[in-house]
Amino acid sequence: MAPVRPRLTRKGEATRRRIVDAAAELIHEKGVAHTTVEEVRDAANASSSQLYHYFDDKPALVRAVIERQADTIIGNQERFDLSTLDGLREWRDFVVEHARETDCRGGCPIGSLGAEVAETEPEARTVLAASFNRWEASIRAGLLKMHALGRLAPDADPHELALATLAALQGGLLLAQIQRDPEPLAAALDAMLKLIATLQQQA
Amino acid sequence: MAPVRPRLTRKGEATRRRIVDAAAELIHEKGVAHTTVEEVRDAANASSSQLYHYFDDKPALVRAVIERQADTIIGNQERFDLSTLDGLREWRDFVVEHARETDCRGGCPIGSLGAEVAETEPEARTVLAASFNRWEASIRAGLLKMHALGRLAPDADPHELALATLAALQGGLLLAQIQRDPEPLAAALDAMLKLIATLQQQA
DNA sequence: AGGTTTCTGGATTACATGATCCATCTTGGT
DNA sequence: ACCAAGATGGATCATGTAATCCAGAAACCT
Repeated sequence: MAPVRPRLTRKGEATRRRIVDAAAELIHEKGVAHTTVEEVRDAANASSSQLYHYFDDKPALVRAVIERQADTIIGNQERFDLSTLDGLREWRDFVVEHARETDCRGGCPIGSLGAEVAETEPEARTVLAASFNRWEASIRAGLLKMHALGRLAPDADPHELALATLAALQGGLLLAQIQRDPEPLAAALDAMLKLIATLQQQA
Repeated sequence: MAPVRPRLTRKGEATRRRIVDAAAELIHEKGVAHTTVEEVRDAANASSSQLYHYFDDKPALVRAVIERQADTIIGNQERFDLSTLDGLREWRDFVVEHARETDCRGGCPIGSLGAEVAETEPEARTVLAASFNRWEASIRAGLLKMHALGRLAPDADPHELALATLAALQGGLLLAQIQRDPEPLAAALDAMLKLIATLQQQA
């Protein structure tokens, strides 16, 4: 696939990034369908030809946005040490606080796109699937470490727990977005933390 | 609000229902943005004037679809007795099996719409919020009964647990839809069931 | 410096799609 | 039987919006 990626000049790279950044923000605010390429073009201070010079079409731009957002999210995530209960709690507080600050608008920058593109854009769905796999792996890493250190019950399955935690986060963000209230998000994450606490054991 | 709902004749009601049903199916398959009123019109064997006779505009139709889907979902849900661990497990199996049968396509009939309309259609968001409140109340009812019967630890909070369970379901469905694999859904629900089992106590 | 590639501006096109209109038919009440 | 309200058909309109095109400027390489 991706045959000969034309190399970008310094200026070109900057323009491309400006476009992706503008698109990411707009899409997070209003969703893919309600974000027009015209809006992206204006917000990025670019022209139509620039946009279509760097991206084949709108779906290609959306895929670039997904990857960009996934990088950001996972980067933020990895500032926390998810191999301890305290670290998990800090992460939970961070996520809930962030939701509160933004009045729960937009939901998850990539999760919100999921339902919108999954059934109509196979390629975007694939990019999303890969992104969520990376994300889950990042959470799992913490739990695996916890497990290896003997702080987690031997029969606990870090993969399953990580998947469930990510699902709780996604569902919590979605409900919070719809209710405009962080309570469901807090409840979902607290439930997972309680379960993990239950599986904790002193070394 | 809703000033003088024009009364519908038997035939009119049937047409209206045909339109909502067709719209519900198409929207579940492809999302709101990718479902055109023309498609709905054809799938329902109706004409444009019929569609706009029963609904002010597309958003109004979408709101009707949300309410219809919420009724269906909650109706299905209430065939299970969520006041026992066995009943919860049956419900879990039903949901996971249904996802498997449909190859995880479409996700949740109302959850998938959430991200798509929440930021752009305040009225639809309100309808969704009310629907999820009803849904949560339905789950909570089971847990409250469990609690009242003394089968749940006194310090357990049925409201928080119900919210977390609904979030786990939504997040699980979303991840399953994106991955085309029911595993995340199963993991999310199993985690909640394990937590609830932990909070169980013999009478 | 020359030539090739990359980048940019902006006008223009093509079309999908939500919505309207009006004439006509059907239904239901009294 | 009659009339008002409701229901229907289908053509038509209006416009938002993705995508194209070409001319020309800037950047890069040797």
